Amino acid sequence: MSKKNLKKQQIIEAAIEVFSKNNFQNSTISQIAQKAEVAEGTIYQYFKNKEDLFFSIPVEKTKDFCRELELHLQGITGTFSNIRKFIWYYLYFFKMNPGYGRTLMLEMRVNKSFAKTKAYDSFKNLTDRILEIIKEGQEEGVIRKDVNIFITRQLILGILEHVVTRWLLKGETYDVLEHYQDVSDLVLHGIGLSKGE
Amino acid sequence: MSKKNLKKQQIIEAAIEVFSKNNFQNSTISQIAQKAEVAEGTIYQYFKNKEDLFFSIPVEKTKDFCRELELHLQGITGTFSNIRKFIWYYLYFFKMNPGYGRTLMLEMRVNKSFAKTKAYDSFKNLTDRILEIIKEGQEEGVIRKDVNIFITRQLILGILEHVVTRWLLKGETYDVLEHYQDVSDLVLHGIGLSKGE
DNA sequence: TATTATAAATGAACGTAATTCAATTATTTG
DNA sequence: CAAATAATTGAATTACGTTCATTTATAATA
Repeated sequence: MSKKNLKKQQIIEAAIEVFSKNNFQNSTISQIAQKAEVAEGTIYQYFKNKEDLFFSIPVEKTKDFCRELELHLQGITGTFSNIRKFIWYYLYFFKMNPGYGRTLMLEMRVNKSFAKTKAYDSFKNLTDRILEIIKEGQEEGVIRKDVNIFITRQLILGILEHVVTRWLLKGETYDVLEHYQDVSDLVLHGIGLSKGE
Repeated sequence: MSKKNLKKQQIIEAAIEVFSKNNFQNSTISQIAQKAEVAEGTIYQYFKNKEDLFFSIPVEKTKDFCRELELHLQGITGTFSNIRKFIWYYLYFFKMNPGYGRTLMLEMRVNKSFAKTKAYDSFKNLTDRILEIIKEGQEEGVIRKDVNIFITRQLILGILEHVVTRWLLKGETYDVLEHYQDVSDLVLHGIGLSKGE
C-alpha cells in the first residue's frame, strides 16, 4: 500500500472505532483525529467531510460480506436450501459483526445519501444474489409462477432487516440466529395451512 | 386547553413543519423558534432539549394511526381478510402522511431512545393488534399451529417497513399501495407451491 | 549534495447551532 | 395595589465541523 493510502487507512481505522462506539451525531472529528494521530485538518485532505468519512467505513466489510456469502452458497443445490442458507448467513454475519450492523442498519440504510455510496454498490450484490436464487426457483418450478419476484425479495430482506434491527435496538442481548428456522419456514411456506415442502 | 399547553402546542406545530421539511440534523432550534414566534430559550422551558422536542412530534399522529386502523378493521370477519386490511391500511396511512413516515421510519424507528417515548407506546398498540389477529387465526385453525406467532408478526411488520422505507428513500415517486395485493398474497401463502386459500 | 518545487500536514481561526442563565416582563396572590 | 411568583427573553457560552495561511516533509533537478 502506498504511503498516502496508509494514512487514509489509519484514519478509517480510527473512524470505525469511534463511530461504532458512539453514533454519527455523537462522534467528533477531533476524537477521530486523536485516535488516528493526525491533525483535524488532515482528515479533510482525504475526505470531503464528516459524512464522506462515515460512508467510507463499510465499503470493505460489505465486500467481505458478499464474498463470504458466495462461499457459503457453494455446493448447495435446490432453491429452498439456498434461501435457507442465505437467511442463515445474513443473520450470522451480523451476529459476528455487530458494530458494522449498528452503523449499516441503524444509520446508513435509512439515509438518502447511502444509495450513492460505494458500500451500497457492494450491498447491491447481495440483493441481486437473492433475486437470482428466486428467479431460478421459479424456472425450476418450486416457486409459484404467479408471485412477484421483486416483492418476494422484499419479503426476505424485510424480515431480515426487521429481525436484525430489533436485535440491535435491544442491545444484542440474545442470539439473533435463535429463530433462523422459524424465519426460513415462514418465508418459504407463508402462514396458511400448507401441504408441506 | 390551558395557556401553558397552548404555547407548547404552538412550538410543536412549528417543529412538525420544520422537522418534516428538513431532517433532525438540518433543522435548527432558531428556525423552530421563529416559526413558533417565541424566543429560543422558551423552547427549553417546555422541552428538555432538541431530541425531546423531536420525539414529542409523532405522539398525536400515531394515536390517530391506531384509532383509524381500529375503525377500518370493524366489521371484517376472517383472519386473512383482517390481515389483508391491516396491510392495506398500514400502506395507506403512510401514503397519506409521508412527512410522518419520513420522521418515524427513517429517523425514530432506528433510534435507541425511541423505545422510551410516548409515540412508541402508541405504536405498540399497532403491533399488539396484528399479533392478536394472528393468534385468533391460529385458534380458528386457518393459520398453521406450528408457526411462531412472534416471528409471523416480524414477517408482516418487516415487509411493510421495508416497502415503506424503500418508497420514502426513492422520494415517494410511485404509489406505495401499488403492490398491496402481491404483498398480502406472499405473507399469507409464502413463496412455495400452494393448494390455494 | 544542494537547491528548488511540489505535496502533505498542521492547528489556530471562523461560522454555525445547541444550550444556559441573568435580567426583564407578565401574571397571580394577598 | 404591592409583593411574590412564574414565564419569557436573547445575549453569552460552549462545542463542533470546516477552512486556510503557514510550516514541514518529500521529490525532482542540476
